[in-house]
Amino acid sequence: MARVEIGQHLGMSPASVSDLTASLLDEGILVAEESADQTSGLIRGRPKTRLFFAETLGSVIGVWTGFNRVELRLVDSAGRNRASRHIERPLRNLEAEELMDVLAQTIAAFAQDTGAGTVKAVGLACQGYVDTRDGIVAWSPVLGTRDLPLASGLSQRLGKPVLIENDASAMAFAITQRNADLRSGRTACLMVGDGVGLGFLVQGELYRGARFGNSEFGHVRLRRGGPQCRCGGRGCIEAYLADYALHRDAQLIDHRPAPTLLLPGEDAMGAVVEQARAGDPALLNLFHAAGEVLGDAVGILIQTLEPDHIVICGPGTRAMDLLRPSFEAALEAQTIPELRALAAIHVVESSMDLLTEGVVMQALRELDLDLARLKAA
Amino acid sequence: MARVEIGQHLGMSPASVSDLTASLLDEGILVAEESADQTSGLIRGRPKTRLFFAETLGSVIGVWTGFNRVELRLVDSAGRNRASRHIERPLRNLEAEELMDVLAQTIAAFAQDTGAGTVKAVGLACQGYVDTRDGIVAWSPVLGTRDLPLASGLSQRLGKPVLIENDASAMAFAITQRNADLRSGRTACLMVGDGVGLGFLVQGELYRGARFGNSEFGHVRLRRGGPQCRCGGRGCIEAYLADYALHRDAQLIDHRPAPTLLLPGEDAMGAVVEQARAGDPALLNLFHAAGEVLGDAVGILIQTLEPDHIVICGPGTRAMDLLRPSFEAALEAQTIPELRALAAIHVVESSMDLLTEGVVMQALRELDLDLARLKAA
DNA sequence: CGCCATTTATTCAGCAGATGAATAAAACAA
DNA sequence: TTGTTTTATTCATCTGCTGAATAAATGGCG
Repeated sequence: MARVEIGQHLGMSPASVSDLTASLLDEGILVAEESADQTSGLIRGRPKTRLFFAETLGSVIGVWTGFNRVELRLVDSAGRNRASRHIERPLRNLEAEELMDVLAQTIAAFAQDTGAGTVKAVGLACQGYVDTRDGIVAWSPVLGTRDLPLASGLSQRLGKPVLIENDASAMAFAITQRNADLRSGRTACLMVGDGVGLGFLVQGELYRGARFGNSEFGHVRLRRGGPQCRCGGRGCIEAYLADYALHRDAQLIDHRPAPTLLLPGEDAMGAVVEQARAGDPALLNLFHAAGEVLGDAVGILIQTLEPDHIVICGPGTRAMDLLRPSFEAALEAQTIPELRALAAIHVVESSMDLLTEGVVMQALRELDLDLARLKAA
Repeated sequence: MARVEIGQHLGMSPASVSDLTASLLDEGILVAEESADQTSGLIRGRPKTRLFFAETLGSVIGVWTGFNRVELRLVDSAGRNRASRHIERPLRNLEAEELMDVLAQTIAAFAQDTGAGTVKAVGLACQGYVDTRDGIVAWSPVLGTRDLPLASGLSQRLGKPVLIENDASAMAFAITQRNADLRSGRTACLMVGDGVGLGFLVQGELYRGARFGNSEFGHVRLRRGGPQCRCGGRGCIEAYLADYALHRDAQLIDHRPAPTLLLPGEDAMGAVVEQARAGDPALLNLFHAAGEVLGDAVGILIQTLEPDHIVICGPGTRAMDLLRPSFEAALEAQTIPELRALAAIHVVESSMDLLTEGVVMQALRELDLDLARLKAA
């Protein structure tokens, strides 16, 4: 990014930007690059010299832990993606210490194999009630234990600062970083997939509640006495919308034994969706009910947060066509038109790659590694 | 407040405060007062000279419009309450123009009768979806019309700046201004009475959503196919908890005709509560159901906003003893213990006086009348 | 009664960050 | 070559704030 643009972004004069960047260039934290490339024609005047973070300042590893999968990604200090890997490894039956050992080994092996150079920090995203500030996972459906001091545990084992974050929050952050429109005003990202998570951003900054953020919105109990949820409650949003719930209920319709798997794969979910699209009435009912719950959930979000943008993302969007009619009807029944008109609803296809990218960006931001510390550390 | 205290509050050095206040004292916006009074003993050192806003800079009128009542309050620039009045006057059957005429006349007469001197601004609070920024009431159960440009209408008639605000937001602001603890972190104030409104504050500042704030949280639909609500929907939080709903359902239990009044008086509500306290099982059921809804509502607030403080206020707290058992049970069923532990729940008795005070403070703040403009205008 | 301790308020030199104006630099166009 | 356009830097300056020193105003105490 050129100095003038930085100034516009930060609301500063170009003179100030020159001042500040000069010392960073001296120290080698930034590098200037003559921009040979130029897209659109009609460029006159002195060409802008773009400034980049140096690539040699070390890198950051982003990790996502799912039910039986760990995704890893290595990003260098210039923000370029260097390597990624995913490993099939169920974590949910491990004891706390063993869990952290396995995770630390997995991360260390990844760093070694990719010749990562100095890894400055690790960011890890997982489902559940994550206390980012204190680095504690209070409860997670993925990790069996309660009140797990995950950040300090990994930090000790790896000898690096570790930031942990709820996965929906990380995804929301990544999505808003990709789309400038979503960074102004308030954006609520509802991630539907393994579970249902929320990331809420105000002016591009993640909203932090008293401890966890509002990311486990999926455990709002919408229907008294509704279906069983992983959290132990009944009638949570998740218990209708999450992959495990849809898959479970689909099996029950077919009078098959209730599945023990808490995470049906993409194949299994695809099969359910296809069968519904083919017109299976019982399955259509299932998606109809799920769409209603989604509409109610979005309605509650609109009424409590009044966001300018609502993003529905995650693997669950694969069935958006089945959900949409009842989703829209339920939303309409919940909110007055003036209120509904405020929030633009976006459906965004988002991969797990995006998620690990998000947690890397969050780690850089939250751990104050942006500038001087990268050099010092 | 003394200069040293101002400095501590703003995180500035006393030197700076002296600097800044000097010019304001010159201009007569502030006045210094030798503090003769002193509460606790053991005062040594040079006594602090307290600074006040001058009383002569004009005043502000705060107004609350209820269903058949208008409350008015005159506050001088030093923040002292000068006069208040309440008038029985139903507004809900008036056309838009007539409504604004009546309100303007009422306010003007109040200003005249109290010898208010120069009234610099008017703040008005009412129920409903209030767009404070543009001064529009999109919908209100009190005022029949839709999309009423109330601020500009009154401003033209009175020749003064007018700020309009949702009444629950105004109440929330007043409550947090009275209690310093509630100004740090996030505070959600649920006002239960004529309706159910919400005011949410982050670091003492009212949260503003895309347009309305989240003040009409009472119209979140909790129970599909529940009782009728004033908004036209069914099963809203309000339709269980608001005075009109409790009163209506109590009448129906006794097989009396459904009441047409949308606002039972304090007498009528007191009678219902007393009857329930005396052990009437059907009425106890009513309050049991209302308490459950309150618990669900607070649970949703905790999961979406994750506040540090939750305040339950408004006339509805009169029946808190009847609501509490089912309230607490429902809240417990909704949230995991770690989450529930974060929010301290306060039940605050709050009068309508406090509300008009709140809207005056908001008017001063939002209309930038704090300092120089008061002198200039 | 006079002196000391204590707290509040003011003065003043100086610093840090940002700015506007002027200038230099680097390209393209004619 | 000269002019135009845009980017970047230099520099004097300004603003807001600060720490240290000082003045002011009181009570406590011998």
